[in-house]
Amino acid sequence: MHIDPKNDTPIFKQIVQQIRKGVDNGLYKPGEMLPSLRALAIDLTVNPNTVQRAYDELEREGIAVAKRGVGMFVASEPLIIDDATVQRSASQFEKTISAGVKRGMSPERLRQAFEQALQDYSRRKVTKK
Amino acid sequence: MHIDPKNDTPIFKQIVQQIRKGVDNGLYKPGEMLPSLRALAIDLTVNPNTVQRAYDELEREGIAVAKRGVGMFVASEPLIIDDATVQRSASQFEKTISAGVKRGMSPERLRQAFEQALQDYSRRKVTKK
DNA sequence: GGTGTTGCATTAGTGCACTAATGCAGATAT
DNA sequence: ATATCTGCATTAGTGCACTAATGCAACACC
Repeated sequence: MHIDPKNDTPIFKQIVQQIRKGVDNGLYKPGEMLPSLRALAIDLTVNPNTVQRAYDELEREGIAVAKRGVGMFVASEPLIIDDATVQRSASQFEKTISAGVKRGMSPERLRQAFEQALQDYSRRKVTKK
Repeated sequence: MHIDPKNDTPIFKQIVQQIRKGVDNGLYKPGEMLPSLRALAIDLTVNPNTVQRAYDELEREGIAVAKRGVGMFVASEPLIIDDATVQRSASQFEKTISAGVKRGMSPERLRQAFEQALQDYSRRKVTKK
């Protein structure tokens, strides 16, 4: 576990990503206890509140559950996404990106198209009952 | 031309999008003069600086060129991206999104995969000489 | 030259995301 | 009970994105 200060993505997000990855890889198993707020905070030389925020996010995602006074635990049935799955999506995205660039689209426009697609998808998912 | 105050995307970005769209649709033609900073500012009930920022962005994108003391003009050969092109990319993205969701990926993870793909692509584009 | 346009630069205010400081509340073992 | 672990809540500081207020500099027309 390690935090990169040069990386400009927020600390709490880096923590979220790393623990999520740890769960995905089986480093942290379902039901297992995660390092405590303070322990991890000291380990990373970071304020406990920052770890807290990361843990909040993990709980919101259903990856971990908090037991007040006891500890933070990996959910009994966490949503595990294989690295390979993410990779597959990424390389799929890359094809569309490549095609878009060839048509003159900038990263900004591509992002815009992506966000629209994300919205279209969820909207369709809802209205379709 | 109209700004939506309820929309939480920044004003200057809304202006950028609308003018970009206007150029794409041929509403503003190459070489044609865009509304002046102040004129547009008054029209939208917005500070001239906000319009300025939008114009800066448009110039950075190569869509418009500024002539100090004269006006803002659509570039002679602006990068025109058809709405249909964006649509095509979006629907292509949507397929990958749909597949990802079926594998349990959240919007957050999908975004992550997309950003990674974007980075991978540009990195590959650079190192490949 | 003067007058009225234009875009540009400098500065300041406001809100929000991020992080930290600090104390409170629940759980457990002695 | 009390010591000492837990996670949680409240508050404050800092930086940055966004917008505005205001004045400066270039160009055109008379």
